[in-house]
Amino acid sequence: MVDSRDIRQHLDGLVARAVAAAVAAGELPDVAVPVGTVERPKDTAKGDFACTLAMRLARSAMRPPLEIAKVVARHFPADATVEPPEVAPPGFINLRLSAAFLQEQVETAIRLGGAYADGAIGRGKRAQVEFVSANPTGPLHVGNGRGAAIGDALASTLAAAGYEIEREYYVNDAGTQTDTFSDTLYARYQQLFGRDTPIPKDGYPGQYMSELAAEIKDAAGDAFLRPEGASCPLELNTIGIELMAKNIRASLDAFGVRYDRWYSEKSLYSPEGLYESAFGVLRANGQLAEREGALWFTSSDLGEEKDNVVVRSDGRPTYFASDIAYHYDKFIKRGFDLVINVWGADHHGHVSRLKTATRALGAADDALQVLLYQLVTLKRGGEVVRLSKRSGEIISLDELVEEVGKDAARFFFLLRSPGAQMEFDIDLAVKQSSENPVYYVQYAHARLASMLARAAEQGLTPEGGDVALLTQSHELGLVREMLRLPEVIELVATTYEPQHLPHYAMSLANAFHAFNDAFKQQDDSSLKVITDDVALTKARLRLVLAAKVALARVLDLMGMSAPDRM
RNA sequence: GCCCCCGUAGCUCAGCGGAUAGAGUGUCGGCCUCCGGAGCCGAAGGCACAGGUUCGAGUCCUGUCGGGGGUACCA
Repeated sequence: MVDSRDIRQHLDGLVARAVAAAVAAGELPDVAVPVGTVERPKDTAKGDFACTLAMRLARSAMRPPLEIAKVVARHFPADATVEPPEVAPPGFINLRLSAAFLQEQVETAIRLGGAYADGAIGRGKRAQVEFVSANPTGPLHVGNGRGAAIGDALASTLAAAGYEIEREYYVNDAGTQTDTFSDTLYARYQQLFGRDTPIPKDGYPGQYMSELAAEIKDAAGDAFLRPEGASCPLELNTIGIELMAKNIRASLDAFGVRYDRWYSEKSLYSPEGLYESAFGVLRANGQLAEREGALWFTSSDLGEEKDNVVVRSDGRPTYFASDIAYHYDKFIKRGFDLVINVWGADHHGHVSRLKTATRALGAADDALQVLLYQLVTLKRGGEVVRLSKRSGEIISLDELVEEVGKDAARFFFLLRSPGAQMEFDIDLAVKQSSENPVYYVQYAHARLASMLARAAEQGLTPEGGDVALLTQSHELGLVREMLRLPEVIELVATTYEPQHLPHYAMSLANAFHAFNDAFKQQDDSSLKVITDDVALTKARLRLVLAAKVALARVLDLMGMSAPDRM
C-alpha cells in the first residue's frame, strides 16, 4: 500500500525502473537518469502527474524526446497505483492514478483524522518560529496581524511536517524605544496632574498613551509623580511596558495565537547572562573591535558591507547586540535546528548582518531563515491609511478582528505571498463579508457536517461503507483534491510560503461543492450522497467524512475555525 | 548613489524552467419540484518594456521604466 504522502516518490521510482528496463533491452543508451521528474501538470485533464524525463534526457541520450517517452512508457512497470502511462508531445509521460489507489485514500484520511496529511521531513528536528515581536510601545496594528497570521500558520504547518515546534514572541523591553515610550507616558501622566509637560519630540502621540496614563493614575494615583523636571521613574517604565505587553498578549489571544514562550530582551543582560557568553565567543574569535569610543562587530571581515556598532560610545548596547545574544540562545544554548524569524520588510537591512553574526557564533549556514513580509496598506473609505505608531493614527489589530472577524482576517493575510505588498480594504472586507472566500471554505465544511447529520437522522452512517463503490468522476475528483494536502504541507514546510494553504483550501472547497452539486448539474438524482441505495450511500458518506477531515485540517493549519453550522 | 522585494484579467492576488497562464471579486448569460443558492455551470478579459540563456521563460540573467523597503552609535 502506498501512502498518499509518498506517491510522487513512488512514481519516480516506477519511472526509474522503466528507464532501467529500456536500457537493459538496448532501447535507450545507458545515461544518467535525472530524479524528481514527476510533477503536477497545470492542466489536470492531462493526468494526475506528468513526467518530464524524456525532455531532460533528450540531449544526453541524443534522441528526440517523444521517442524516449514512448520507449519509457512501453517499459513502464504495471503497478496498482497507476493506469498505463500516456505519451504526449513534446515528450510528456502522463500518469493517472488508479481508482483503487484513490479509494484507498478515503480510508487513510478517516483513519488518520486530525493527523491526515502529516509529513516526515521535519522528523527529529526542532524548529522555532519567532513572530510579531512588536515593541511593547503601542497596541498591535494591522501589519502585525499579517505577521501573526503568517508565523502561526507556518508554525502549524511545520509541526504537521514533523518538526517539533516552538512559537516565540521576543519582547523588546529594553532599549531606546522603551525609553521614548516611558518618557511619553510620564508626560501624559503629568498632564493628568495639571502639569504642562509636552511629550518628547520623537514620542508616541497616539491616544492610547493618554488612556494608559489615565489607567495608571486610576490605579496608583500620584504614586509615580516626581518633582517637576525630574525624569520618568523606573517603576513607571516597568509598569507601562508590562501593561502594554498585556494589551498585546490579549490582542493575539483574540486573534487565536498562542505562544510557547514570551522572551524578554532585558533577560539577556542578567549577570553571567547570554550577552556575556555570546560576546565572549565573538571576542575570542577576534570579531570585536573598539573604535571611536564604541564597540564594533567586525562583520566586513566576514563579507558584510560594513562593520556594525554593538555597544554605543555611551555604553548602551544596540538592538543588534541584543539580537546577537538572543540568537546565541536560540542556536547554541537551546539548539534549534531551524529558526524562522518572521519580520516586517522594514527590518530588511538587519537580515544579512544577523545571519553573519549567527554563523560567527557557530550556527549552521541555513539554520536561520528570515521571512520578510511586505507591509500592509490599509484602505478605508477609498483612502489609504498610514500605518505608524508615530503618526498616532493606526488601525489596531483589535479593530480589524472586531470588524471582519479573526477567521477572515487570517485568511486574507495568508492569501498573499509574504513578499508581495498587500492592500487590505476594510470597507470591502466588512461589506462583502458574506461573499468572502473564507466563508466559501467554511461553508463547504458546514455543508459536509450537515450532510452527515442529515444522513444520521435517517440511520445512515459511514460505518461499513465500501469505498470500492466510489468510481464516478465527481467522487474521484474530490478524492484527487483531498490527496493534494500532504503535498501542500510539504511545499509550505520547505518553501515557507503559507499562501498555498488558503489557495488549496479554496480548491478543495470547490471540489466538494462541485461534488455536492453534480446531481443538479447533470440532473441525475442518483448522484446524490443520500439515495435509496444504502451501500452506495454509506460509501459516499465515507467520502464525505474524509473530505471533512481534510478540510478541517487545512482550516486548522490556517488557524481558522471549521464550523459545523453557519 | 548602492542593495533588496514587487510589476500577471477592470480590481485584489496565485502560478516548484514544462503542455492551451489560474482564482476571488466585478461584468454578462444559464441553473432553485435541488442532501444548506454563503452554492453550481458557462462567457468576455492579462504576463510593464527590450535583449539574452534554454529543447522549452510569467518563472533564470542583463538593462530600462514604475511602486515599496533598506542603506543610523533607531528598532
